[in-house]
Amino acid sequence: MDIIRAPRGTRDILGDESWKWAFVTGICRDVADDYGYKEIHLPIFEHTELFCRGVGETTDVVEKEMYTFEDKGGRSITLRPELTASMVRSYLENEMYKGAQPAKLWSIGPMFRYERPQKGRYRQFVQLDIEALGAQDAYVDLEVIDFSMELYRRLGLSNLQVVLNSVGCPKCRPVYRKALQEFLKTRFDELCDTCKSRYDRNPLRILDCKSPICKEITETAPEVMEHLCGECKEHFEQLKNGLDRIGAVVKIDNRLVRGLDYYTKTAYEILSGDLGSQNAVCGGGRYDNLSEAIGGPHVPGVGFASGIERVVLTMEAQGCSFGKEPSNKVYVVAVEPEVRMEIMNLVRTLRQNRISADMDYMGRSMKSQMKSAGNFAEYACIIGREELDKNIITFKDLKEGTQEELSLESIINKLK
RNA sequence: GUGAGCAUAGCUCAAUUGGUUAGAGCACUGGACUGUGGCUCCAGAGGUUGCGGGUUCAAUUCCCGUUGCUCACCCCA
Repeated sequence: MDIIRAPRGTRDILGDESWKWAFVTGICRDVADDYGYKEIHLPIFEHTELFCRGVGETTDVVEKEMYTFEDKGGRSITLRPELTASMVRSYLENEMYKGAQPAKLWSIGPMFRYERPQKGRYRQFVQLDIEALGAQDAYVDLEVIDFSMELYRRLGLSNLQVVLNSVGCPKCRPVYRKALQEFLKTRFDELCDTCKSRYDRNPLRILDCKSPICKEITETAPEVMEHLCGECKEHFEQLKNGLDRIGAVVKIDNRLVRGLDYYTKTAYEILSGDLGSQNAVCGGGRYDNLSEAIGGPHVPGVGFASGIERVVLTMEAQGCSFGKEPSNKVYVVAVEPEVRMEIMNLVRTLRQNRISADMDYMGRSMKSQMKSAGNFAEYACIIGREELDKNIITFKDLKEGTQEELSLESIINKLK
């Protein structure tokens, strides 16, 4: 009999790992609170159009990675491949622009992309996403980048690299785009096949190509920086100086081009040296024309998304602490099977007093029960006929190996 | 979508140029210890060797197919 397995690229996070996730998401929540971001819950599926228009028709995500289906009402629905478009949609739909600006929002949950799985890449994966909507100020970009760095600092991560670039705006990007196409024209035939198709659709991505020929060709290509308009240049300078002032070590990389169309001005990534080739723990930037792309008014925004799987992988690789693994405080042991109802009652009483307690349900020997106690708990409460007659409980400290006879009340007081 | 490697007990791995009953450690269960875990010893349970086909007297081993996993390309979190 063949068992039905989890679909390719998905996985179960079991008890030996889920507590680590609880630790990481708890820190995410703390940092969001400290930075003044409010949590929102968003739908896991949206109208397909939101992503086509928001993320960009020519992006890989939209072209070949979306889980799209028709629902029973004939609507085209897509499992969200990212969160920014949904965030902006929610901002517009709920008229958050009428409230205090910027609206600072965060959310965490599963995303879906149809890709070949590999280390740090899954078809269902969890992202933390934070967005500040409604402000153009470069200091908001600074706050967002600082947020991500503070998050990783609190998680204990090291060996990270922050990479920063500006990709311009609707005013200056077309100029640069043209200059780049002009430059590449003469050696078009030498470009790799994918870059040939990028030439018209998204020439900036050619800068990011890893093929040696394209790398060589683009070596002397015109730089984005030289083509930024005054506003973008000033924005970038202000952010750079701000990062400098907070002591952030940042590598400027003019070849950093995000794969999603909506980015303007700031683009950044944080890379981990302890992952495989999927080495970005976080990516983000500014997207001042995303709102208009999905039919809204002009709303500037900036944010980042961080992959929790990659964060956990990096933390494990670096031996970071995940706090304390939860375990039972008390394991209650029945000496004779006849007293099992009494220990059941004791377990209930302990639990009702907020003391985590457990017992054996397999009818096993006392020795085995003690073994479980040693594995799963700090203390054992041992009850047999003797204890019932004397109305006491044998209370054993499993770490010290010492034991004493105590009343129920004193045990509760001791453990509370 | 392309390429490479791997698939044996719950987990980590053995098994001679193809050879007869597929082993070990950890974990699990019971016992030595008839009311006490960790250390030690003994025993037990646990497998259609991913699946399907082929070659052979004989396949965990060789060949083909298939599925899955892993890593890389691509792209990104």
